Amino acid sequence: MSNPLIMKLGYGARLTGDDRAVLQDLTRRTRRVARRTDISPEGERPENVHLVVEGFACRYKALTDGRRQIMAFLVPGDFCDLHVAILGEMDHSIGTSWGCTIVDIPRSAIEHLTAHHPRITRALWWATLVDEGTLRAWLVNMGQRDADRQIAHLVCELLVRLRIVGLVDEDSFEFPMTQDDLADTLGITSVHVNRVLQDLRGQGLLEWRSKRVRIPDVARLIAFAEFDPKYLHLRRRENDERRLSGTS
Amino acid sequence: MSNPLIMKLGYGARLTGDDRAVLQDLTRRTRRVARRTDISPEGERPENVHLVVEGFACRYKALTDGRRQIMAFLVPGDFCDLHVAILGEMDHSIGTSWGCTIVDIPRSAIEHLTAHHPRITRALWWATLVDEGTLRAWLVNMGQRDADRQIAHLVCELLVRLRIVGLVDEDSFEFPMTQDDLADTLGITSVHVNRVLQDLRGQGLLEWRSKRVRIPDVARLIAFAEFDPKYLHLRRRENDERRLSGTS
DNA sequence: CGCGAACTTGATATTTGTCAACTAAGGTGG
DNA sequence: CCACCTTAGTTGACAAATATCAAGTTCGCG
Repeated sequence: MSNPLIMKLGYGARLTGDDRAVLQDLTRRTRRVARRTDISPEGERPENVHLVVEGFACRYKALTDGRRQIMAFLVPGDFCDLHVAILGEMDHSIGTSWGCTIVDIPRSAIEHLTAHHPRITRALWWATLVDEGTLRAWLVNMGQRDADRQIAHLVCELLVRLRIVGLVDEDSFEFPMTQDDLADTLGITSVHVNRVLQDLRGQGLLEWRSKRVRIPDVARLIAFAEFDPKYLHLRRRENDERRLSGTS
Repeated sequence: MSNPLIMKLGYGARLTGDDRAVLQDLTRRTRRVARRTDISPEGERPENVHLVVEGFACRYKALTDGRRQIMAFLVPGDFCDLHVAILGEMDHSIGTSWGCTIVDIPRSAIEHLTAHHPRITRALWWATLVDEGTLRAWLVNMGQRDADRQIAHLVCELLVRLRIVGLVDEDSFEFPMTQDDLADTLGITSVHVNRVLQDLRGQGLLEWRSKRVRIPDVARLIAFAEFDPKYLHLRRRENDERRLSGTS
């Protein structure tokens, strides 16, 4: 079983075999989204809910003068816009950097879930609240850390989030973003990103080449970044001994 | 009627007289919280949900070395921790700066609401999602704006949020925070806050003296801050012609 | 193999931080 | 009502982080 949604939600609630089957069924029809394409643009009233199953998408706000702030990375297993329906219009956009594969889920299907599958509903709640916690962690990151630790912190977060959906291989993971994207994420310049990255590589904290990030010493990076995964609220699962620091 | 919760939720959903009565009943027993006091500290599993009815509280994360990032201002009508129960432990704290008055609401009361009052439930959903949108707006603020516009943007936001709960008087509102608090909110130094504030005063954009912010020319401040209140998702209400720019 | 996108570099400017001292304001006890 | 005391706000000199601009260089892909 390599369905990232099921893998992830298992960390938020205890799901039964039936729950898993329902979720599996939900994520059958995938669709490819090209690079630099909006999945859900600002101003729209989305008809479907979007789920990432492969690749990265990001939540971003475009300012009038071309500046852009990325507010979330959406990785496999993440919903892009589970609840915007209640608010009406999107007040920001969801788009891709290098492209990804998603599933379009009609709102009615979500409503059916919340009406008939309490454990799944609870897991979706959990996922929403974890997203909000992640947003808060990003705010702390931007407000309180220098660029080097910001990058380190972000990488630690991705390491955990991708590990739970099975996308971390030994000490590395795919990271299909540009330095410009990272700059727009951290609120700094891509020139500065570049320099800090070289510095981090020099310190042996992380390497990032050809869309793959490698972390030679995870414990050291975590210490450097002052990273504490508590905000991701991962339920400890039985027969899961490698949550954070073990090998895959 | 001056119940801030009812005033606010009216902007998120259409409430009936009965709904209002239920909410009024919910907010009867208030409690005073002293200044610099935690309402809900990190690590706790809160038994009650907390609602601010007077004064300001703030959501913040304390780092190990004494730094602190404020992640939200909680003003009258705002819930502090409506949904944390699902996550278990608080991963941040809620505390006061100058003290405020709150209501403790047992979780069972909220559960009763969601089971029996669909319009209120929807309004609570709305409030939660607006909180998240506000968080995103703060991230954009920190990432993309210099300190002067950051402060201006924050003031514009407060102007709107406080106006809907009836706490804006002409061109001013009470703002019971210190420059240190503002610094921890924007991720800058209180020295810098002080200097930027003087500059803003010099430009005639805003004044802040003895816990009260005054805005001589709202339209000018909005333009300066590039403020767009869309992210607050206020439903337009009939007989409400003064949403943003009018006088009270 | 060539082309465009992404990345890298250097020189310099701007914003923001640090430190340390000082002033002003508000509250409390004598 | 004043003296005191604490907290908040202000200032100056200087340092560090980050931005800007403009010109390369490398990389990945067709």
